[in-house]
Amino acid sequence: MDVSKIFENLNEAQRKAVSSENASLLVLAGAGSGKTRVIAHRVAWLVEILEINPQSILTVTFTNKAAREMRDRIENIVEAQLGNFWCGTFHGISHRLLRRHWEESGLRKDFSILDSEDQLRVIKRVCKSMLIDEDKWPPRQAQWYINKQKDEARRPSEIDSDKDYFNEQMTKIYTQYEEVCHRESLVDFGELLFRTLTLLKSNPDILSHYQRHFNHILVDEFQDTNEIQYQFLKLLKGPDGNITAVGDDDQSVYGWRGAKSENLIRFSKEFLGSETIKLEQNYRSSQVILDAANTVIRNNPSRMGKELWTEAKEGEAISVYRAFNEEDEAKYVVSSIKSWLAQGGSLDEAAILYRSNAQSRVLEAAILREDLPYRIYGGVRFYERAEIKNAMAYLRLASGNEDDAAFERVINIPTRGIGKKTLELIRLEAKNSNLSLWKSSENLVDTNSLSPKALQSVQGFLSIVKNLRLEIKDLNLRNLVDHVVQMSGLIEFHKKEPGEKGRTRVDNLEELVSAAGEFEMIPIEEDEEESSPVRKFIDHAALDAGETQALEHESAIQLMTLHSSKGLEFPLVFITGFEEGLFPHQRSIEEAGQLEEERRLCYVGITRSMKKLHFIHAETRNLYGSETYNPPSRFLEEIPKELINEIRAAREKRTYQKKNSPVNSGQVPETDFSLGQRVKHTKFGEGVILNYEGQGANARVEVKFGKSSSKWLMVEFANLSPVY
DNA sequence: TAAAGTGAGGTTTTT
DNA sequence: CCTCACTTTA
Repeated sequence: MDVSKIFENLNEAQRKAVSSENASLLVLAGAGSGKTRVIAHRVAWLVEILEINPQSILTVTFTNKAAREMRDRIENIVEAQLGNFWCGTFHGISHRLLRRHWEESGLRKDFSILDSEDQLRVIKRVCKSMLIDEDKWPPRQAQWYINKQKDEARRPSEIDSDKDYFNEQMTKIYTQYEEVCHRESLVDFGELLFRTLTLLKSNPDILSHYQRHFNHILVDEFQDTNEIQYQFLKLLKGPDGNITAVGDDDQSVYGWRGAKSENLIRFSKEFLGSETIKLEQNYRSSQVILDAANTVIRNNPSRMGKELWTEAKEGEAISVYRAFNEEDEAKYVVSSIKSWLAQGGSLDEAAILYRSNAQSRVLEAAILREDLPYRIYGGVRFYERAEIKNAMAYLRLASGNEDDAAFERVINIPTRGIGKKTLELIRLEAKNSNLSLWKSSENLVDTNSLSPKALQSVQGFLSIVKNLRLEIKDLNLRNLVDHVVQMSGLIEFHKKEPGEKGRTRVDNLEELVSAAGEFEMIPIEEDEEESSPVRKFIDHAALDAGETQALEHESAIQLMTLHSSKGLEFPLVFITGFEEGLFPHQRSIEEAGQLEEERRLCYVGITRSMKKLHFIHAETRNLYGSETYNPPSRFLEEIPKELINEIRAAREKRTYQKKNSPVNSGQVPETDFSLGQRVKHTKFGEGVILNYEGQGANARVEVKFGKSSSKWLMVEFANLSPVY
């Protein structure tokens, strides 16, 4: 492979970044300037030109999806499989190191990962055992506090807890929580990183091994790193390593969860002899859009300074629509998308962005009324679904782990008559004998210390898991998971559930079985960790919660928050709810220093657009039940007037629809439907009518379909058929 | 043990 | 106003 192949289609600055020989390289890359591309090509450069073993390159991304895409991209450039090439999230990488060095990390070999939900459950348990008033000290707050401390690499002993009562109380919970995690060998997300950092710090031989091993470190989205991640990178690079950090201070929108974009500046100061390369040529948007983005972001003080430019032509003016209300806003968006289609555009080119998820409902309804397909980002991910987590809990127990969290989760699912009392007995026994809940329940059964009914139920549960444990040796992963969902009775349980809900859950469980099958097919690379496939699958589920919904192949409108739009691009973009109080959000207006981040979010939103951008703000908006009147977003004034084409609505006669009549019961007037009736929709499948408004040709019904929340449909257009 | 009732809270989200 | 988590009730 020669240089030209790797340099192909790269501009001057990109080439410089790809081939830099500086040991500490900072690439400040504006939106749409090809930053991911630079990382991919730089790895290719290292492998092909400098002939560095892919094994000694570590590439860090923020999401698993980004990691997969990165690997694919690189493999495409070098036209080879990279095999044992470390490319993953901070958490994934830390996890891998901890599995290898569990002993030095003070963990049990079979330590489990807690996702946020599991973590909250443990914290609740801790609070309960400490007899803490949960109204005064909400477990959620404690969780937030603990995570914050871990993100900053602080143990309870390192917190100055005399400062105030709050700190004192939180630190107490943190201390207890740590104890429980230690006893049960549980590791939450923050702990994965923290423990790895400690591992490296306190084991010089391990540290120097990895410092030598990872000759080159590359980090994407560096503005999103938090304190502990920064420390981890600095430590791992060591005195002789090489590091490339790519990021954009103007796109730092996760400050609220601990990301420190100052790390970019810190990098250039603390990493000796670092070189900074700016990527300012944008390949995505029209000049008009870039001008808007540039002028808006210029209002932020303390930037590292970057100005996007493009060779693209001017482009279409930005449309600003002043809607009457949120309903009108939605109508405008939908009709604009329809004219986009009429002009030959496609649905998946259109993205509707909003500041908060709650805004999606009205938009969804409007899209549905026109029967257009859409995909909405956000919501419960696959491995976070209750039924999936239940199945995984059984799998955890079946894998021989005496995981208390898993035990508590499923001992009474499906319901087998084990209630609070029995569980209390088991907990007490566990506390007294200092054993796991699993062992304790075995003891109670053996010593006949339970009521006959409870005894039978607990025995039933234990024997289900024991049987699964026996099978584990003879079955492959797919069949094991299949047995888990069958033998546990989960499938049967959800089959009995009424309506679409149960049906969906059964579907999901079946999908879990095939996911296990596919997981097994992934070739195991360099398997020195000697984990079993079951273990790996469990960890995979904890570290990568999967997609929100199975991807549909149909071309669809994309709906998402501004935050989740980061990194994506669309020819047609709508930024909705562009109002004071919504965007910038009220809380950011009130809290000092939060406006800059909102403005960066605005910058992110604008720069998602390639061709056409619409801003919509509404004169009145229904919020929390009452009508609000929000002035247009202050960011609107920051966009030069000459870039804007104001669309003022021809005042259409507003028909105030009667709100749901006080008592909606029985028949939907002048239609063939009634409340509670099961109906079938060609796209959404089967559902139940929950509510209605209007009558006859104007009637709309609220239908609850399986996975998604309920939808409002016009009876006239929805083409619903009754199900009997 | 599921269904109905109550009450707080309502920005953004990945791992 | 709507949703969710949690509690009370038949």
